[in-house]
Order: sequence, then structure tokens, then C-alpha cells
Amino acid sequence: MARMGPDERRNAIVGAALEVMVERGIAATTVRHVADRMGTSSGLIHHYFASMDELLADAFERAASQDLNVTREAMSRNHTAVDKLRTFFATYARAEQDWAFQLWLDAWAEASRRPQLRATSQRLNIAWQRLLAETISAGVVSGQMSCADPDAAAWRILSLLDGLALQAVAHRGSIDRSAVVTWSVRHAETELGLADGTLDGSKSDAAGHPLGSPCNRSSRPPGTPAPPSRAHRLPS
Amino acid sequence: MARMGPDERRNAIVGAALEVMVERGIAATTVRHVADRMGTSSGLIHHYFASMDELLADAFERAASQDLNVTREAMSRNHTAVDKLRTFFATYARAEQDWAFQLWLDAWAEASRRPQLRATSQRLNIAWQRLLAETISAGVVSGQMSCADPDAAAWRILSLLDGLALQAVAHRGSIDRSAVVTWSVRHAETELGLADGTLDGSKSDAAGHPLGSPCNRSSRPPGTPAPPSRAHRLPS
DNA sequence: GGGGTTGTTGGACATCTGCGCAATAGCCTC
DNA sequence: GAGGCTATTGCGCAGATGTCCAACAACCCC
Repeated sequence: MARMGPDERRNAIVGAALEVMVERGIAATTVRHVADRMGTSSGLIHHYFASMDELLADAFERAASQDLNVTREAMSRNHTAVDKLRTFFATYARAEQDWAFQLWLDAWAEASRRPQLRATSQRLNIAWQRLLAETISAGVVSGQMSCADPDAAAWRILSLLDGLALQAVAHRGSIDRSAVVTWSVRHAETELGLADGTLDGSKSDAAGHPLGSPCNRSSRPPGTPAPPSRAHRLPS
Repeated sequence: MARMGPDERRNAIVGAALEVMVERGIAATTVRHVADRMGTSSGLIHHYFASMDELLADAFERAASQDLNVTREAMSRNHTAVDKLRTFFATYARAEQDWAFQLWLDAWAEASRRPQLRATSQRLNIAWQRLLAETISAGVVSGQMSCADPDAAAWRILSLLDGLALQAVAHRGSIDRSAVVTWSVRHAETELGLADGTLDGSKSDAAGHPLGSPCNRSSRPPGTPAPPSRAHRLPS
């Protein structure tokens, strides 16, 4: 209906697609659902996106890169590698927000059959790993931590986090949710030669950024005005 | 065409479904594909399975429980907990066979929207964890290894394995395939207070079962006569 | 061999899929 | 206000989807 400029419209489409993807899953998201969500025709979507794969990849990128940027920015406010790592675990969203991590699950599964989505999810996964690896490297240089292979350690820390979150999200009840982060933190401490408790979230002595809760990023699915409405669509 | 008894036919359907699931992914498997694969009509499938969810769950169960049983059986041929663990890593298939692990990826992603599939994948995931946990417990009792919480350690070891395999399968090239098992083994050794190299696969001193390669289970997708054909359908 | 049981067929049903295209409607410039 | 640019429509296309059901055919028992 409302006539928009190309950038604005593209943005609106990506936003609507993201909402649908959160509700129905990446695999079940269709052009018509996205169009209905925006209140426009389905032809419009194909005017801006050459294929469904491209749209899904762009929408996933928005959700995932936003999470990454929030964490990256929060970490940049810390000065020492240990503080940065503590912030990393404190702001790590995937493990805490089902809708965001379910998106990752969908992306990993779909990756083998949607080239553009795979490229995006791989790029972002590597970005997460590099963020960790660079922090670890800095910590080694500064002498705060010890690690023979920061690159490998980063993959292990991230993979344990993902593997545990996977169980918590896909199989509710198998693993206590708090254990996902607790265990990952403990593993990181061991891996990096840090004393037990060094990376625990409670002692957030970093700069005075107002992190009320451990989850500081967009705590609701995109476009969802209030949490209750999501409970309808995604009954736990 | 050929008239079969109920058990035989149900079995044939599950087998055909599994082939299609491996080729096209769980989400893209349809009744007609399965029927075509068997050379029968599509109506026949619904005569034996009330819904698609039920069929997918049964087929996934066959693939996953077979892998579990092979590993369990191989481990039972060892006498010490350390030997059992070594066999566990040596026969762990998910990390090595893309088609099997891709099935797990699909199942985890689909779990939130297919109740029966979720129940099955959760049950089997827990079975894997218990297999590990019980072995660790036995090792602690025998004094071979030390571990304050075998149950939690089992989840961590399994999750790191899954998290690493996830990257190797979904994002080919991110992680060296051999690192998936190597890193997991090292982590398990640290977690259980074992000396480095204790769980390495090369020193397979167990009973004389003919394990030519580290992968001892069904090394090809179900129903696939030769590996080359899979390369066509699942280009790496 | 006849009759009943039951595995199997093949298509109907309504709905959905990604994609493309002519026609339309809104906005900006002159 | 006229003209042109372009965002947007609305439907068509060819095919796929899960589910259901009356009809058919193969088998076994009597």
C-alpha cells in the first residue's frame, strides 16, 4: 500500500521475513506469508529479491549480525581480555533466547540446501569465533591467560556453547538452562588457565553500562510488541 | 505392487523414507517421494502411518538407534572404562558421516514443530548421553578416571562433539574434520583426569573385532548402492 | 473353486509453492 | 496541471502438498 523507497522497502521486507521465520521456522517461510505480514502483494517481494534463498539469507543476517554487534560493542567497553570474555558470556544471547537460537538451528540444517543462507551463516559463525579468538590472543599477549592455540580454543568454546544450547532449545528439559552458560564458562576457564570463577558473570566490574540482566540484547522476536503474543505462537 | 505383510511393508516404508530424508532433508521429504521410491502409490503410506510426523520420527529412529546400537555393542566388547571410551570416540559416526549428522541437524531444527520427531530425537540424544555417563561412572568407581559429576561431564563431552561436528558438516571448511574428534578426545581426557593420549584411537587394544577404519558402521546412506551416487545428490 | 479378508491402487480434493508479468497507481519534476 | 518514472498490484502459471476414499486385486481358508 504505502509507497516506499527501495531501501526502506527492502528493509521492511527483511523485517517481515524475519518475523515469519521466527514464527514458522526458516524452512516453512514462504513468499506469501511475508507479503501478508507486510500487507502487500507477493509479487513485490520478488521485485526486490531474486529468490527465496536470498531473502532468507538477508533476514537471517540481520538477526544474527545484530546479536554479534551488540556483544562486540559490549566487549569493546572492557579493557582487559578477562573482562571482555566475562562480558561475552554475559551477553551471549543464543543460549538464552529460544527464538534466536532456533533460527541458528534452522540455518545450520538448511545450509546444505540453500547456498546463500549457508554462506551467511558460515560467515557469521566465523565472525563469532574470531571475536573470541582475538580476545584470547590479546589475553595471552598480556599474560592474563595462557593458550597454545587461541584459534582452536575459540572454536571449542563456541562449539560447546552451541552444543549445549542446542539441547536446551531443541529438547526442552534435557539440560538445565543455566548450566549451558555455567558449564561453558568453566570450560573456558580451564582451557585458558584461569582460576575457577574468574569468568563468572556476577562480578561485572566493567564500565558502567546498564546491563540489568545477563541478556542485554533484543530480548523479543523482531516485530513482536510484547512477550505474551509470542507465547501464543511458540508454546513452550 | 508386491503384496507384503503389515510388518514387512511398514519396514519397507520406513526404509524408503529414510533414503528420501537423507537425499532431500527431513523438511523436504514428502509422501509422494517415499511412495515413488518404493514404487507404490502414495495412499499406501497413509494406510500405515497416521501422519507425516509419525513416519519421519520412525525413520529417524531407525537410522539413529542403529548407530547407537553399533557403538554400544562395540563398547561392550571392551572391559575397562578407558577402553570403552576409546571405542566410543573411534566408532562415533555422526562426526564422520555427513549424511547421518545432517539428519541430526534436520531433526534438531524440526523438533520444535514436529512433536513425535522431537520425542524421538530427545530420547536418542539422552540415550547417547547415558551411555557416556554410565561408562564414566564405572571408570570413576574403578579408579581409572576422576569426575565429580559424570552426568554433567557426559553432556559436555557429547555437546562439544556435536557442536564441532555441526560446524564441520554445515559449514564445510570452517573446521578440519579430524579436529572434531581430536579436540573432543582431548577435552574428555582433561575432564576425566586422564593423561594426554589415553583416549587416542590408534592404540585400539580391544578385542579382535575387525575395525578397518575408525568408522565401523553403515558407511553409506541407506539404500545407496555406491558412494558416487551420493556425491551427485549432495555435492560437497 | 467360491468367498471373505486385506494389502494396494490411483486419483480427487483443496490448498499451497516460487516465480513472472502485464497493468495500475502513486509520487516527483517540470 | 501534464508527463514520466517506478513502486506496487493481482493474477496466472505449472507444479507440489497432505489427506482421504471408493474401487481393485491378491491371497488364504473353507
